[in-house]
Amino acid sequence: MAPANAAVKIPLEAPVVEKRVRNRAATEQAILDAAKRLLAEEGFQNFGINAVARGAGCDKQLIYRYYGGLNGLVEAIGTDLGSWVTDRIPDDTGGMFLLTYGDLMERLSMLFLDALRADPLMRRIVAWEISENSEQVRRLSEARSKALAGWIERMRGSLVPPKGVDAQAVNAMIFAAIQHIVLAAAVSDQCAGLVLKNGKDWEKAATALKRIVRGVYG
Amino acid sequence: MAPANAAVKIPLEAPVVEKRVRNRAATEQAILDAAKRLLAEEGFQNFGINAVARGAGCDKQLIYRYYGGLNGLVEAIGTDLGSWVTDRIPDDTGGMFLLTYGDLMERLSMLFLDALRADPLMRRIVAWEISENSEQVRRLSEARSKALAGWIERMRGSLVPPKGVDAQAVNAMIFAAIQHIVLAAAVSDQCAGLVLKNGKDWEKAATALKRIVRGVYG
DNA sequence: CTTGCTACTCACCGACCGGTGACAGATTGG
DNA sequence: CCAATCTGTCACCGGTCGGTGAGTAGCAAG
Repeated sequence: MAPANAAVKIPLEAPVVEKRVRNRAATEQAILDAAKRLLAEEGFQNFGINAVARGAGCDKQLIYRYYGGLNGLVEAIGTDLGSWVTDRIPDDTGGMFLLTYGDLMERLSMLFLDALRADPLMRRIVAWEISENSEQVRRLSEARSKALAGWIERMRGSLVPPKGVDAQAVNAMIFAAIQHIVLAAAVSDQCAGLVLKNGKDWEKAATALKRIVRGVYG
Repeated sequence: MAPANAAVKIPLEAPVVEKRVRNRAATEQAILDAAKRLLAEEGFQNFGINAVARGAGCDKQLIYRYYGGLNGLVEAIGTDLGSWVTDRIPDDTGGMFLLTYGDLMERLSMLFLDALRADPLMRRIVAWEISENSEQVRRLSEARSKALAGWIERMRGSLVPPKGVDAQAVNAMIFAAIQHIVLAAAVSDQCAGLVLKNGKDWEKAATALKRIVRGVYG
């Protein structure tokens, strides 16, 4: 509604809402940020055009114009995602010398576990991946797995898995375990009866994970 | 409104739609079946009063009357779920003698893997569990985990895990891995780069899983 | 100042959502 | 026979959704 005293042009009390500057780049960034924030905090369930526009404080029309709708916006998130691994997971070996494939996988497991625990957006995306198979989520999924595979390849160096072990299948199991346990814990602080609240609980989980890795790879 | 031609009582052309019999028990069952079918086939995303009523071929009002709304209906599903484990997973040892804890866990892993692969409803519920933390899903989750824990306890018999291994944590990891890999495969036929389409692919996954179990428990 | 472009907002659409109150027809008990 | 009850249907509510067409405010060039 227009103020009753429209004749008065001077903003008597400073209009608390700071004026939106006309700046396309900034607006695009605000939309993207809002989308990521919303997805990370609320999950994919209520992720939609209206909610993003509300979160970005602009009209949803701009999302259509700048990103071509929600699909394009999700794609933009996926592009951003490419830098996730390189941003959040160290690329070096933490000063350790990885002598064996077992050393490598143990370290990768720990790094991935911690990184996923620390990143709500990534968790939501993983949950999304296993709940739906739309075009949107496929794009995200692809970007994520590609980045992850590249990271692993980089870390692997020249180490090779021991003979007689289907490393790809085993590693898929290990990463699956990590993803599921982190997601379950994020939602309900437990997984399969195992409580996962404080750091001590997570220590136990990490130990179990290392034991599994070492059990297979020595 | 009363029909204008209320005097005409005879349905001239045979009413193709077969008359719904007035039968509360049958209707309740139809609603419950529709809910389970809908959840299994469409997932929790579009699971709602309207959709269930449509699927059951009755008015949504009846869901409110008979189940007290969607919450009550979900609770009824949860109750049904209690019999899931006992229905779908064999309680005996398949003619094998489980001599060691490793034998036991290997067998449990295989049974759980196959059972989950074969049950879309259960998969959807697991996906729901890690995507949301509403009251509804908590009830389902509780029913499921309780039934599962009971089954494991029953199968365990007097076997005890080896000393020095945090069996609870390790087993949580193993079950987490199974759940995640099955869910991922159900949606996209792969998990962490491992293709999971045909039986041969699953054989590899099962072998990897067994190797993990044996690596920990011998 | 006018013209034209860009950034942005607004009002509105049809569709579907969960939820509710009123009502119709069959069944049952007095 | 009437009245109460049970089973089921229907119309309607406010709200939110994704999507669109029209209009407004800032700004720069001529």
